[in-house]
Amino acid sequence: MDVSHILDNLNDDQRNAVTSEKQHLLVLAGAGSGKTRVLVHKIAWEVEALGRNPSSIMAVTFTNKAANEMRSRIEELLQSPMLDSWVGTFHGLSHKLLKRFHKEAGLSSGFTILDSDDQLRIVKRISKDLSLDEATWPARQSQWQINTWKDDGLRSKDVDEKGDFYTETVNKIYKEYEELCIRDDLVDFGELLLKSYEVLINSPSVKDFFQTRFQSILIDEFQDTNTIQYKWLREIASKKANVTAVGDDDQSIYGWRGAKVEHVNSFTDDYKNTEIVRLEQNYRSTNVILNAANALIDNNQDRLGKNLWTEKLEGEQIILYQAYNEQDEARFVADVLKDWMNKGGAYEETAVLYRSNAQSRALEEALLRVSIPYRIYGGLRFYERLEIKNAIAYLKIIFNNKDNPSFERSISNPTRGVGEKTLGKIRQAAKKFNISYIKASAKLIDEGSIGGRGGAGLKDYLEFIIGCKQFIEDNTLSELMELIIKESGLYAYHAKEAGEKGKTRTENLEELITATKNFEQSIKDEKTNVEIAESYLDVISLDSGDRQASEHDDAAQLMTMHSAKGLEFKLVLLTGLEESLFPHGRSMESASQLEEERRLCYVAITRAMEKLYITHAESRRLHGTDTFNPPSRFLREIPKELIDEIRPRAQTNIPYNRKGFNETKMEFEEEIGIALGQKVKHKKFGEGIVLNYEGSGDSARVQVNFDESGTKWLVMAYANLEKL
DNA sequence: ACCTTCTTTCTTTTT
DNA sequence: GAAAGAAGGT
Repeated sequence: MDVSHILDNLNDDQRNAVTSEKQHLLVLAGAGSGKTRVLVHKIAWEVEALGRNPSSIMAVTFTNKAANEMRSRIEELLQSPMLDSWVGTFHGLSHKLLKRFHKEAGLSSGFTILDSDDQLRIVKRISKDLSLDEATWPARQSQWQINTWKDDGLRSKDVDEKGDFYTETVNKIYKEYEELCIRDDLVDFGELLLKSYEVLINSPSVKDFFQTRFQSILIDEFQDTNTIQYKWLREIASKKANVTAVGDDDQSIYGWRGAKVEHVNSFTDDYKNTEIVRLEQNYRSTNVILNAANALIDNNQDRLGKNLWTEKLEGEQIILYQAYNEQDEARFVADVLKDWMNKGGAYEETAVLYRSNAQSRALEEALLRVSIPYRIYGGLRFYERLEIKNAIAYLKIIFNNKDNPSFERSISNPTRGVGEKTLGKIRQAAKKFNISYIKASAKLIDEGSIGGRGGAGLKDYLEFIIGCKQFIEDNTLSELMELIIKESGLYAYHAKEAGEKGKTRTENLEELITATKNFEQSIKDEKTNVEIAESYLDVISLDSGDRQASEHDDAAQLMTMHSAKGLEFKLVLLTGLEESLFPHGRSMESASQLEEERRLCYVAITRAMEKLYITHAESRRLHGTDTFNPPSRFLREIPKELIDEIRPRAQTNIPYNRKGFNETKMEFEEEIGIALGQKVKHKKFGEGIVLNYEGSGDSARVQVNFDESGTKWLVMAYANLEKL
């Protein structure tokens, strides 16, 4: 077979990686060096040149998005569908393993996957039952600790308490939580990995199944693997299997959630006979941008070492703008974007990046003001929204009697007179007879031990669920979804919520019906309605959908630096480069955390293809107070000759960082004659108090909080304010 | 069950 | 300063 098309259009290093004949391969792939390309072509190479069956190849990623993209790119290259292939996320593949070998895992075939919300609620309940005070034992923290233990492969019995009171107490919660999960057939995200790892360890036949089947295993974003994922991989791969790990130690930005870069180092120890290939040619950015990134990351100590280079042009200088405050910064961002557009660019080629989500607000306001379309990443994803979770809870309880978390959620949304008291009785009975909540409630109703409002509500609820179970036999999933939303009272319940909220919620519920319709249509094989519904639940349990709030055809992208990883834009604006914001104040205590911040900065810089802007503000309103932070240390780590510094109008002749913010304020007061807190009167708006001001000369503006009409920005030259 | 008031927290996020 | 969560009252 002619396989040259797989190797064409690859550079030497990429080709070496794809055709490597050593047993194992470690690809250190710099930003923009064609990492996914190598992975995709390597799989195609194994299929076409080595004649392997696609089903003998496993490819692991971290996100569903990455998995889907990889799959479709492979299929495109091979011109054939990847049937029965194990291309997916760590969690998705673990889920598949556990479903297949649920008996070995001690689970029933239809076990429930717990999302972090459900998990938190359970941890809260347990803390309460253990009479732990919420203030000293925040459920969130206990949940985080439990997940950290699971990510490290530790069961409650494995935790070393060291006589430490904190550890002892949280481990008590962990133990209860473990027991509850076993009793109720619940599996959280960390558990998917931990449990499947244990199955591999304890059941030779399962291990044999995987080790015989998979000749080749490839892992993407290897620097992001945590302990349990690495252990899992060690068990899946037989001694004879080929293991390929692709990653970039310089782009490790998830240490705070358990990822261990060290796995990149230990790989060559654990997998002897490994070829290491470095991909250093960058196809994305100009020289200026790459040089800045290289210089910055050079300040980190523990690196495997890599220097990106490009054949691209030198490119334009990085523009550094020192803003007066965050609003000035936002206005500058808007100006730059407008300018990009006016010079023939498209908004969708641009991105505005920031360290924390709170920074997005000022930016949004500025973009809104000058009508620049934008798309913001952040906030809740579709299946994480309250109204959606409520509706899905019904679907889940219909198909799985044992799903207690979904029972609790659906019985109380909408409220139907079944409150904490009745629920307590149900929980008690369920525990006593070792049955599910729904069975326990049916039992209690039959016995007549629940009367009044609670009893009536419960009865209606149970009848509704039974009705739904019959309904799905002869109707489709989307019809059932519609029935649930309309007939359970959920739609009316959310519709009566105040203002915009009610409207968006009901719109989302409508959208959910559409989503189920689309899902039905995407199913090609012969399946019963019940099977379709069950596979729908499987898919959404591990994929919560899109993170975008507003859609727009041509829009500037606003997102955190973390979420920008893996993306690229012609124009990038990096905002808020101030000490304690970025690097973040909480990351400045330890050297390793600081290095992670620097890697984040490296990731952010390397998103830019053509033009990079960096901004920082002298003053910024954070948590309700003005903060004055010096420019980020990362700015000093970028060579001066790559930067072109421009300053705001307000202080054109003030030397960089020589004059503090307070002096600038004084200047304003002298020039305009208005101080903070000054009472003023406006012809139309009445009396108010000066909150803020900015700019100078004709563009000077003040922010006034008017007693009658609220807060407004006014241009001094036109406002005609009268001092009181 | 719902509404109001007080208190707390404020990094990043996938599954 | 705002949002979310808890506590307390009706």
